[in-house]
Amino acid sequence: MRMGRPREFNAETALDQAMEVFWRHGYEGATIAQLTEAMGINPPSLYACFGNKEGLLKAALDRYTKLRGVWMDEVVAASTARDVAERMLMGIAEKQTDPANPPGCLLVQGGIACGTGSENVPFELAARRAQNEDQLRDRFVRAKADGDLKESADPAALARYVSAVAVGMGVMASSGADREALRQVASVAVQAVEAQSADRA
Amino acid sequence: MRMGRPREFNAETALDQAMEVFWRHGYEGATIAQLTEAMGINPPSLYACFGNKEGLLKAALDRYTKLRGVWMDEVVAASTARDVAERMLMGIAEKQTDPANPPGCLLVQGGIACGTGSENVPFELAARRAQNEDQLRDRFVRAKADGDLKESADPAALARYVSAVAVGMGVMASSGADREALRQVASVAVQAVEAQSADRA
DNA sequence: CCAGATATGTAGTGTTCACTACAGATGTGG
DNA sequence: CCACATCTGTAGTGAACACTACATATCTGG
Repeated sequence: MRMGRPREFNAETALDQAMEVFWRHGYEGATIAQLTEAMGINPPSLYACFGNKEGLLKAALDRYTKLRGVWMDEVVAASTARDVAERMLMGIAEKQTDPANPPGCLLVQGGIACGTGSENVPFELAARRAQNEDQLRDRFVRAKADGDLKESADPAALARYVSAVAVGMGVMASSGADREALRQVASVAVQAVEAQSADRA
Repeated sequence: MRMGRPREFNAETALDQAMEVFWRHGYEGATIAQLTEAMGINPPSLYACFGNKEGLLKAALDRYTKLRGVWMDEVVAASTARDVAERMLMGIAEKQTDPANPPGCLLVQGGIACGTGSENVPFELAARRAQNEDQLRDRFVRAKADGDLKESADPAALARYVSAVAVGMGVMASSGADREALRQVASVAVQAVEAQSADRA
């Protein structure tokens, strides 16, 4: 099988750069010119590798969720529902104000509302957020089975709640909230999960 | 003083239509063509009246926050911090899934991330969200003075928290969450405020 | 009824956008 | 070394964008 000329850039490294541009400017706000410059390639290379702008976004999202997936696994490994919530929300306070990345969360910054021709981008992002929520829900179902959560607790509602707080924190971070402010939000938010937790024996 | 030809459209009615377009598509996603069609006017009328696209957004935001301000006044009129939070978050569950409006909140949908040339739009929206947060904080300061909130409670943190949950609910609503899902989130969220409330005498 | 002022509709403007044609470069299999 | 396949850089493409020039229409004050 003929191989042709090998590509001169590393796809994952380029994706990391593209991810940052989408993260900072959103899907619609990011231009191909910005993306190619950040990636260090020219438009034909981008299109040959990722298809089109939306394909590039999806590839960037895949990479983002893959990296986040490792962290989420650590989150749900906490021993109680309360600790899961705390680990997640406190971790988000750190990550979303990490100067190494743009503020906020790519799954929010990517695009909440889009114009004609990009209507499915918000849905794409929502689907990825829903994955996190599902993972949380599964963990809370187990917490309830363990007697860690009260009998009256609704694992799905709790997961939706934690997910909603996470999104809200992301928006706050992107509009300039500092780490301490996010920690305060996380701290208050955890108390709602605590209120659903069974009393310690 | 010479008056000239009177304008043939009602500015507030036109603004309501523009508001809906921004709400549904975001600032960058909304095009002048969509806006003028929804407003029932031609571009020159839009520019003569509102200056430019960003001026139109600000006018629409003014109208939005004015309408919301009336409702926020009712929210903070609740008798306890807990009831303020409940009234606000349950009200948001209703409003953000009201079929009369696009889902979610204009202050979020308008634009979380924007491209070059519109960088200040997200800040403009954040400033308006901060106004709500300030109003909540003032109310919670009073609640603490009243002995309604615990001595250990941080009114600013609580306000930030409720504000963050509100934003998160807005994002969820815009990505298809139904009213019941939002009510569940609100219900859980209120419990964190309850945990900060003083025990009833 | 006239002069000045403002609004309107038509029909554009230049710019920027996502995307690509094409020619040359660089690899592999025979 | 040759045929072929794939990548790369240059230099565009048409379309969509925010915005506007201009002629015309409709008002007020005198």
